[in-house]
Amino acid sequence: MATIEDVAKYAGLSRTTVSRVINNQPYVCDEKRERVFHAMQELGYVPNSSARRLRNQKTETIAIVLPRITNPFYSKLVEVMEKKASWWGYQVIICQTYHCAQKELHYLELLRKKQVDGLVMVAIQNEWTKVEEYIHAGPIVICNESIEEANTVIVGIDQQQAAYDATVHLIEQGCRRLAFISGEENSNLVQARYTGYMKALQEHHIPSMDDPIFHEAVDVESGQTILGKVVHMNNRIDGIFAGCDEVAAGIVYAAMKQGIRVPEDLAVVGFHNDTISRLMNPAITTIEVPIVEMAEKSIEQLIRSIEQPLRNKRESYQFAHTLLKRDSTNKRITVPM
Amino acid sequence: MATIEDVAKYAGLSRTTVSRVINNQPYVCDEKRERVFHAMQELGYVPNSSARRLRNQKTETIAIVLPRITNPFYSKLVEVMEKKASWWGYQVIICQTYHCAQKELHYLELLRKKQVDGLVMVAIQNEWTKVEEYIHAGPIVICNESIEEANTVIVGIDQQQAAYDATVHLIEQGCRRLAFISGEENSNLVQARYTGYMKALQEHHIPSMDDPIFHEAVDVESGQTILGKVVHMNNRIDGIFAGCDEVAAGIVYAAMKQGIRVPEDLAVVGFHNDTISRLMNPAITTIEVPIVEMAEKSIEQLIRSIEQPLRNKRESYQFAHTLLKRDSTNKRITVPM
DNA sequence: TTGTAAGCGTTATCAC
DNA sequence: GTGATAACGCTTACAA
Repeated sequence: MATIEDVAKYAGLSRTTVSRVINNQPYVCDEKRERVFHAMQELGYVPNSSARRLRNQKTETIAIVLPRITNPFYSKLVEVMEKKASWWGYQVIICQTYHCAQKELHYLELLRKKQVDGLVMVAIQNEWTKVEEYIHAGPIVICNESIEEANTVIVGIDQQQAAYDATVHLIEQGCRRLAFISGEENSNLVQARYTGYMKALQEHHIPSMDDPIFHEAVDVESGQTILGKVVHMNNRIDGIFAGCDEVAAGIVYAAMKQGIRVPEDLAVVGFHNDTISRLMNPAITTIEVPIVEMAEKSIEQLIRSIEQPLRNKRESYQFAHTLLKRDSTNKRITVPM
Repeated sequence: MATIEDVAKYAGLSRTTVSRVINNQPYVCDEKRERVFHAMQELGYVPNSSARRLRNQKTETIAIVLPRITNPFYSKLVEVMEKKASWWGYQVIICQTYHCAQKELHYLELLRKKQVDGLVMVAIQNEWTKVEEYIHAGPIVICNESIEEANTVIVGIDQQQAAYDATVHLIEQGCRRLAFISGEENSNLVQARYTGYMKALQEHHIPSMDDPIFHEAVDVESGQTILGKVVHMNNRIDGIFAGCDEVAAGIVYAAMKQGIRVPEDLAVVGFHNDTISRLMNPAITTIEVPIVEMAEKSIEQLIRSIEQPLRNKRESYQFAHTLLKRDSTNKRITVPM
């Protein structure tokens, strides 16, 4: 591989001049500039990224930390984030934690190793205090999580309100024996939603059918499994708030298989408005989240923090969600074919 | 940020000794090793990745080039690849081309800039000859594409055979007016499948209903759109081979909406066995692809090529696919509730 | 066993 | 305008 030195020699000039041309700085006469271009062409020269990173103390790379990329919600966030980051000239490293705190810390180390200039956390596995320690190693943006005490940029929606809205909707549809189904019992995200859910229940004087088994649901399969358990409970549940559309879809699918009618016997609300919620039959009522806006804002703010490091100040961007009412909760009207 | 120099000074030792401890090499007595550990602890030292990369001429990073991460097939591939790569201590950069050849070249440059040690291409947008030029800058593994002339590692299934199997199945179910629907008309992948599709048609003396509009289908929406067009064609199509399950799902969904019965009026086969194909009602017949095996093999081979650079030799790993027969093609039996 | 010093490929500073 | 030269932080001959 040709180095800047080789180019300089070939062109009969100094490394400095070549460097100036590469970074198209002024103070190089046209003739020499041309000679440099020619030499670069001839030698097939490409600036070495590692050397640049070392010299400039900048990697132009960011990391996105998330549970698993196959969850459509995360994958959509990543799609938009990568696009945006790429537009700004940044590479994106993807970091799957599989909900493992240890793995998350491993990826956070990227910041201390200076392997990335900053990172976005979509979901958080560790105590915030643990994560916070990394913030002095580089900017961290939190996307879609609710950490009250985080002194950093935090982008998301009002999770509590969203869960409240969904739950009230279930109640208005006539549901009286509700269940709250989610992943990651102790995450802040789930806590916030649970608070909203309970608030709705209390306001309507409805007891919760909540149960520990309902806290491990992260995909279609777990949705199916949970429906199996729900069926065997004494007090037949008639309304479910699910933490994501995959789980909701699994529930609806399994319900139909078992002859449990949705929404007549069981109404279901999901979260995120993933494609699947729209395509299921019946279509699943869900909370629409402004993914594109959230993703873009996250990247925008992360890059701003990278390029002009200043504060460690909380900065919160909250976007609006929407309850999309579909057939999986529509007890009033017969589902049209 | 503390450097190795700082640690050395603090411990009253040389950079060399510290380096030895960091890379746990021999020839450091326990006492000094301990002193180094202590100093590192005390100063919160973390080795600088950029410096290491420059010195070692190695990045321990790979790139995955694909169209869009939101396609569940790609996202599943990436999930497994990242997991495997991470296990080997490699970071993964994700590169979305959006089917744009220019963007692909931009990402291939990562190899020449030495920003990654190697890359996996899932789908290819440029002429192979164009891509081939990058191969001397670092190893490239091709996953799920069929490039006959590629002298590199290539992992996949027999696309032609898979399309053939799917088409024969449609014909056996009684379909006589078939259509082939795919993205990327001129990709090698689509060409291979089309060959298999046509082979099945010819063997059964059936003319193709093929049409140019059927070559832009990459997601659910395009599937829906295409169904709209199919409906208005003179010669009513009764069987569709779709290049991926998203498109198939869009078609099935739109068909049901319009009162076209699947499979009675229109049978549909998809590709990849994505979750959605299983959850749709009717469930969609599809080609199951051994994603995990393909992804793992790709990473395995890429890392092998990185760690012991040798040949530019073609090396092909072909896995078995399976036709999963489901209700979207089951014309014989009434769909059970 | 330990340390000295060279060098990985850049870019910024400063002198000419 | 142009070019030495000194870093950036690390590893590895080679010496001691």
